[in-house]
Amino acid sequence: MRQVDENYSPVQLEKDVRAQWDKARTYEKVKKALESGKRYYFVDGPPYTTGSIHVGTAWNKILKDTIVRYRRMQGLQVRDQPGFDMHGLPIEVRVEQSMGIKSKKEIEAQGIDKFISTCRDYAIRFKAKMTEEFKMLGVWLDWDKPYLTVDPTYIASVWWTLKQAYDKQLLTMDFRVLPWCPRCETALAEAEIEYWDETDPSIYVKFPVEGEVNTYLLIWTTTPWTIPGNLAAAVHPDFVYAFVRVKRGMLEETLIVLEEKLEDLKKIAGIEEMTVLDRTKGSDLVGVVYKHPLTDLVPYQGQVKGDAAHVVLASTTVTNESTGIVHIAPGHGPEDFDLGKEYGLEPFSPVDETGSYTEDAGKHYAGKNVRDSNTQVISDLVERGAMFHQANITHRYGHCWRCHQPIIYRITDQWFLKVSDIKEQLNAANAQVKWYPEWAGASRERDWIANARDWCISRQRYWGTPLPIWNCECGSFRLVSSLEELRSAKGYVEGMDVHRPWIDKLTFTCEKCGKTMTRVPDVLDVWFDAGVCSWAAFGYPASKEEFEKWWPCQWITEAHDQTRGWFYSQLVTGVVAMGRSPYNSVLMHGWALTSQGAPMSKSEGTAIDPIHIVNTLGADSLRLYLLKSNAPWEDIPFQPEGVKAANRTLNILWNVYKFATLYMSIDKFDPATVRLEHIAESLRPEDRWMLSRTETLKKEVSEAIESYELHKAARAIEGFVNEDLSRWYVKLVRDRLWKEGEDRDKTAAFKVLHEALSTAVIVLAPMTPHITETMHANLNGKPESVHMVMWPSFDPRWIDTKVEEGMLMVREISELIARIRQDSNINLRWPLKRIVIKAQTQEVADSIAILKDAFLSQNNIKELQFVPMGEEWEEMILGVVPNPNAIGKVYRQWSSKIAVMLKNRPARIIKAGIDKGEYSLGIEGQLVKILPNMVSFTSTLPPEVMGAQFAKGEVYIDLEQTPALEAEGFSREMIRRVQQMRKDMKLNVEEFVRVEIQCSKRVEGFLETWKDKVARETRARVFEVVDSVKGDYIVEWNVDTEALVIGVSSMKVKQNVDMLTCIQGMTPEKALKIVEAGFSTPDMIRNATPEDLSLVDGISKLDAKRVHDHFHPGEQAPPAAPAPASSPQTQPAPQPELQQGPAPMQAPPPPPTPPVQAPVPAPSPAQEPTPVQQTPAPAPLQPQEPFIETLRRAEGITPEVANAVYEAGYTTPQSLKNATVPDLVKVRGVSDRSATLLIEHFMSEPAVAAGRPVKAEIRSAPQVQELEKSFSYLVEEDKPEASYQLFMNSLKKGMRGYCVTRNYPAKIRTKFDLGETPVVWLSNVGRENTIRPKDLEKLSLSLEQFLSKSGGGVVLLDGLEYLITNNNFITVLRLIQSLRDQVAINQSILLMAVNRSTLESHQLNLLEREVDYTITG
RNA sequence: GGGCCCAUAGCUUAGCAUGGUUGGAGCACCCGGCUGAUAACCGGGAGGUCACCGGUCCGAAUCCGGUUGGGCCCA
Repeated sequence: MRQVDENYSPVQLEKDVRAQWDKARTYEKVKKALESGKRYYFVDGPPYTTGSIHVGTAWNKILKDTIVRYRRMQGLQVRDQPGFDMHGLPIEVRVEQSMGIKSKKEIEAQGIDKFISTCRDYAIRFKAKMTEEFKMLGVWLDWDKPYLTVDPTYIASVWWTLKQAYDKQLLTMDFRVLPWCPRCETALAEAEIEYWDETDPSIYVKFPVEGEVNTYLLIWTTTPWTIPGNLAAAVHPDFVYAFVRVKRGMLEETLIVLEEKLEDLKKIAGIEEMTVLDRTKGSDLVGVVYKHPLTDLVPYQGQVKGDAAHVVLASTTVTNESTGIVHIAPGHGPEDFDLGKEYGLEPFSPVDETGSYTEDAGKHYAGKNVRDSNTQVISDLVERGAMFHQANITHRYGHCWRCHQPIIYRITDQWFLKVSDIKEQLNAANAQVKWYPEWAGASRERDWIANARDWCISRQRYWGTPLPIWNCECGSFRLVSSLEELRSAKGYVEGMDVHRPWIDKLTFTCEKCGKTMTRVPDVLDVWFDAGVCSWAAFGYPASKEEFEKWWPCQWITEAHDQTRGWFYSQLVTGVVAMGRSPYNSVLMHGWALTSQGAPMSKSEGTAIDPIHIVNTLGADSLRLYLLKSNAPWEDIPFQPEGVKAANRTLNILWNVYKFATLYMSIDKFDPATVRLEHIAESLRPEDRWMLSRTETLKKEVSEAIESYELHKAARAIEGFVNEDLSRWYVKLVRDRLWKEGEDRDKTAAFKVLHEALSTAVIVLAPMTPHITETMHANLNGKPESVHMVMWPSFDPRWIDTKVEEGMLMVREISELIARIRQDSNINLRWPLKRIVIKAQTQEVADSIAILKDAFLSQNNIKELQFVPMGEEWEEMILGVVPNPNAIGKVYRQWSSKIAVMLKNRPARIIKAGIDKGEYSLGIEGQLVKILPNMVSFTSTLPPEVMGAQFAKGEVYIDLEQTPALEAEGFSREMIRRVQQMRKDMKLNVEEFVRVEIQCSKRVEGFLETWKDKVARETRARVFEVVDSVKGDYIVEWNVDTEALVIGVSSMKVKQNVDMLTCIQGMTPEKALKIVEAGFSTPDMIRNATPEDLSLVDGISKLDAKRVHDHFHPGEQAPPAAPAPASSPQTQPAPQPELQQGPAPMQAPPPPPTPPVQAPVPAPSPAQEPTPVQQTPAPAPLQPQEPFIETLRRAEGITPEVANAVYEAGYTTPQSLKNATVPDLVKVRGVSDRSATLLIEHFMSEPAVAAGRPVKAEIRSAPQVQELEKSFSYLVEEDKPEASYQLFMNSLKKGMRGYCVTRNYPAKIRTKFDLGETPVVWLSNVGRENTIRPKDLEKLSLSLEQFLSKSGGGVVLLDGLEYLITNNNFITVLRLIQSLRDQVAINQSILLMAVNRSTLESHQLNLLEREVDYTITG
């Protein structure tokens, strides 16, 4: 096992893992290993190949990948072929745009072949792009062999399916009224229509009734352009209609209208007077004849024949909306068409493919676009006095899913799949499918099927599966169902592309009449393509073997919009061709919405790019976030913050792993050699707890995944890693792992830790495949990949509910103790005397008692006691409170004396008496009986004891400090200080040190008992109390009122041992012996003679010779006389084999940067015999205070922050004066606030060094030198320098300026010579002229004030990212919009500096959109 | 307008099938602590009319009815 030094860097890690997978062909190996496993057919719903993937597509594939990986770990042989949907209108539209084509005519003019080739190229290009993106998510599908809907074998399967439908009389050609896109010039299926609000005319038209005077049917429509096609009117036979006399101004007329809507109509149309003349049922109106109002413009209306023409008809589809009388245009509405058919009306449809009126509509309208003609029709109606009322209405209207144009309805001949004939079979098939969640199938899909209409599968387009239908003048059809059959066509060329236009040239000879049959030029609806993939992927039935092996499919998953899409199309084709559903189970997942809960949209800039996330936080974080954040079937409002949180969880897992491998690798722990069963008796209760939790985890995760509750699985793992492993178990075992040498107790801890960690890794592997792969490789290494590990089944033998319950209470009580410690100001290093627990039940006490040792050590408490069941804690201080009323009543004059006596006697004794019934005391020779009603008792905690309650009892914590406890606490404080110093010195964990301490007699006394322990814990080989401290690194500490000086020196043992163990035969033990015998520097070892070395205990002559020869290769004999040990001239050049070793000879550890230079006398060089000593030579006579101290004294700066800043290289006041807030925030541990405070602190100090900064720093002249008034500019640069220069340029021209900055204002002012220009500081430090970043209102107000003053000026807004992190982005954007507008009005200039790397790309896009110019600095 | 789903702290959410002490977490915020896992961790604080209205019940975040808002699907 390798020790892990690196931090979790997901992007690099994931790249490496994927490269390793590629190199080792891991995916192929996993599949190979499962070849004999039970088959599991998974079908990938093919994404459409246009554009890049978005978060929703990513989520979809992540769900698939997670389940597929899980199934593989269960030993299943999974078929995982991905697919791509590559035909269809979306690509045609894109290609039209790229070729500058606007209509079908132009496509044909340029050549269909060219168009199709371009479509194919486009689809293939995006297939490749999307494949790469899916791979970056870590998705393992069979990317080398995807199924493509454009492959000839796939197309042939589609044809075969159509033939099945044809043979079953489910495929027909028919005239019908259909949704039609005038732009794309094709019919649309229901599934291809998108609805949104559109404002249309809402008109009430009067149809004059024949044979009556001034009497009209009042019809209502929102599509005036359909009036020229009107052939009838319809009423509901059961509704009640009124003949009503209506007066408006001078006009009086009689209308026929739905009675219940009269009042509404009165309001809407401004009717003054209304008299109902008669009422009648709709059925009585049937047969009423009216006169078409546009007969003079539309000749057809004068010629139309038939009994039903211009007649009122009855229809139950009429609703009680509006007037209750519907105008019927059989060529323009599906219901109209049906009604017309019923009554024998011609389906008059005077509209062509492009949505223009034909000659049939009359010269007046011919050639005009119908939707554009609405106003024309309206004015024509008005002119003819047929308009009763007109208004507008906003309602949901259908649009073409691709080009977003409003659709129209028109009549065409199309091919249909007669779904309405097989609804029952569909429902039956659907009932066999297992849906997750259950309601997705039982309600949603079922409802959709119930409302299904016949499916129009033909499209009058080019890029699609060609309809395999040839027809003949004689009316006969031929359906081709295979490539083989196509070969017999006239004109067939072997290997030809079977798409249009090439296939259009093929002909057959009609078997009936012998004439030539030509192909129906339509192509197929793309939804049909996708619907057959479960067998078309195999090329079935041309090749049958694979199909028979796998079909039907076990599981699919797609988003809820596929209810009408792929879930449905598969069901239909499955029932038609196979008589059943192609899939057995479905997981319906949700959509990834914006954080505001709206669908993401690329055009609105709200789409989030998953690849960007993969490249910043990593695919694993994205995967974990998407899987854990919600149930799969619910929508996810995507929060970038959430991905960061997931990243943090993985980081914690990584840290546990780092921790575990650190100790395991040092001890060369090999998990494979230790079996849990064999160490059972060495397990501590906490180990059993951890194992129990581990088994429970396996169980929970398996159950959750089985029911596709992936969020529950992910959360269970997250909780396990965070709570149980990281926050608790690691804490519990840390001390045990730190022991040296063989130790059963340590081995047990290693094994359990390894078991828990490995289990977490394994169960997490399907969700986050990269990090788990890396960790598994190091933790176990076998099998080769974590994705080959068999999914663990849980072992109930290790589940111990009692210890789990006990641990829950131990943790609860530990939190109480931590709180009491905090309140009492006693940190964990100081031991407490004891804790007393009063448990509610014996079981509670017992389960805590099991964990006694862990509990006490964890809380640093010496003793645990339990209060016996049913008793009070005996040390509670009982108090007696006399009841003067009761006593006085009986004993009158004695009562006050009695009270005093009661208070002075031991309460315990009084209570014992009272408990028995009475207590007697003697007073003036009399025996006085005290009865229960005369006293009450109080119970208080002893001094120095704190009490608290937990769920199942109470605890009492004794805080009394004794000298022994103090000594121990002090020693712990000392350990911690030395450890801190070791860390500051960046010493290796295993390195030995020498420690010297200067302290008071009292502390020296403490150390007598604890010296060994402190030395052991800090790996001090020498530990001495001295009068004057020496060392590599010396620090003065204040601990609990005691001052002590500690000096630490590295023994460099580790370095030397490492160097020696490179030599053959040198074990670490032998090497250590040599070093400890006094050969304590590299030079001394190099220059030692074999004789010297062989004197060391345990070193043989051979060993000695090897060591010597190692450093003196090629020499026959050792030199006669050793050179002076430390002479630099004798140092040999590094030898080649040394350089190959694990860097033992490389540069010694960097000299520690002493945070504190202790106030000890400077040692003279002569007293420093070894080069080990590295205390910097102190020079000045009047020693200046070290800068670190100055740093630490800065207001509001913690020592940690000071240290961090110092170590980051800010070692002089000047360096801090030059620093900016963003600079400092980069330093680890420095918050925004600390950075601001530091800068402020040092700006206010007088300048020390010369050199006023620094105009030369301004580099890279911006592209735009002249800023124009009334314009807004966004300057994108890493550091806001170009923006300041532009700002100054404007100032020089005499403009007034206003600067908002995140930098310290005084600094900005001097740096850029701003003079009197007001500078506002964006800061949370409340000072004059500061605005808090959250206070956008104040900022906006002050800027408004400035801008509104006469003449305006130039505003520099630097620190946009700071505002954005502190506020909702949209709010900041609004502010910017308003500023931009004001700038435009006031002839001012707005300059905004922004660092690209700090913003999300869509945020930047939105910002760029708001300004007039973007300048790249 | 109809079907399905959803609504709990500033944000993300647990609890809801089986109603019952003060509705849990995480993130963010503020205060404090820890320091050989340390860009980690721990403790504390503040923050909730459980969307709204009504009903059932001794008792409703939870059950029932309605309203509003959001998502998907349809008309």
